[in-house]
Amino acid sequence: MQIGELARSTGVKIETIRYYEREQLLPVPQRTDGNYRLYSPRDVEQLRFICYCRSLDMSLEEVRLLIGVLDTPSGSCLTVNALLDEKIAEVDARVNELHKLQDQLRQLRGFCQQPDEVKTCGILMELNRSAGIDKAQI
Amino acid sequence: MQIGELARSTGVKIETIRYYEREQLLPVPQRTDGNYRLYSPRDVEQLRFICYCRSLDMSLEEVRLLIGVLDTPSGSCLTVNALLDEKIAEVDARVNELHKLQDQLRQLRGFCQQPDEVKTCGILMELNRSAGIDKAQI
DNA sequence: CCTTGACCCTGAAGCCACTTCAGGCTTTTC
DNA sequence: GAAAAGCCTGAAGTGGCTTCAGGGTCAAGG
Ligand SMILES: [Zn+2]
Ligand SMILES: [Zn+2]
Ligand SMILES: [Zn+2]
Ligand SMILES: [Zn+2]
Repeated sequence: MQIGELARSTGVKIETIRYYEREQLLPVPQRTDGNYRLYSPRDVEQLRFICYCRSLDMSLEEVRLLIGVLDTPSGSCLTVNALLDEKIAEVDARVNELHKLQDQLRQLRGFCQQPDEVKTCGILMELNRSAGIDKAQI
Repeated sequence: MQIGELARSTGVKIETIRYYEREQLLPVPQRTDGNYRLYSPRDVEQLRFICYCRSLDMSLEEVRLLIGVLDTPSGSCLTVNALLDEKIAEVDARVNELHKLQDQLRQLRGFCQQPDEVKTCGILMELNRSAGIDKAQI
């Protein structure tokens, strides 16, 4: 299977596949006589694994770590648990941040119902005011 | 006021301030005889405005746009409203994504209560299985 | 007067996870 | 035999900074 077929069957762009190879997330593939990369079903699985981990918001560094762990089946999975706990905490924190942000943005949006002139726009006035308040707090 | 004081009074790093200047988010400041940057209280306000917009998750490009709007006080604030609406939609979408991610991560974490060997770890088995399922779906 | 240290300067490179580009080779198809 | 589709490499660009190398400026202390 050539790189194009691997790309089609995983939804990963060709350039990204080459990038993962450079970054040592995918093994160095065989080559044809014409120097084209050749992939096996095993490589498809590994690429899917990477994608799934990425969809769980893991960094490539973290995926690399997981792949390393998988390569030593008799080791302990402590690091995996730690990684997940850290991820969960990160995502929870980010969700809390975004909830606050939602409130702020909606409130701000409420300051201008009908578009008006810039100099009297409630949004812009509020943006300036809030920047000033932050100043006072520091 | 020199750049160090501006940095202290806003909590923005010196390098970031110079970066904002390069990116035309802050006006080119005056200089002392020794070529040190000199800032006015107006600059402090502008920097705070930038920070506040950044805290609302706006990109520097968007902040640049807002600053541009502020500089033409007799114009309409339509673009400001549009920008905010887009931001709100973006944040809402991201929150929904992260909620799903939270569920997935917690479920995954549940597959390994006590650390065991890599080859029997529920987390790793589930990671591999899910990557395969995603495959089947495509 | 000279040195120390705090402060400041510039331009370039590094970070992540890719994407895009320039320029060229291989294979398939008409 | 020529076009089109597919593949190759290495380098540079993205955003929003941060870090680094290699300096210059200025006030205080000895
Ligand atoms: Zn919620
Ligand atoms: Zn308005
Ligand atoms: Zn939920
Ligand atoms: Zn386990």
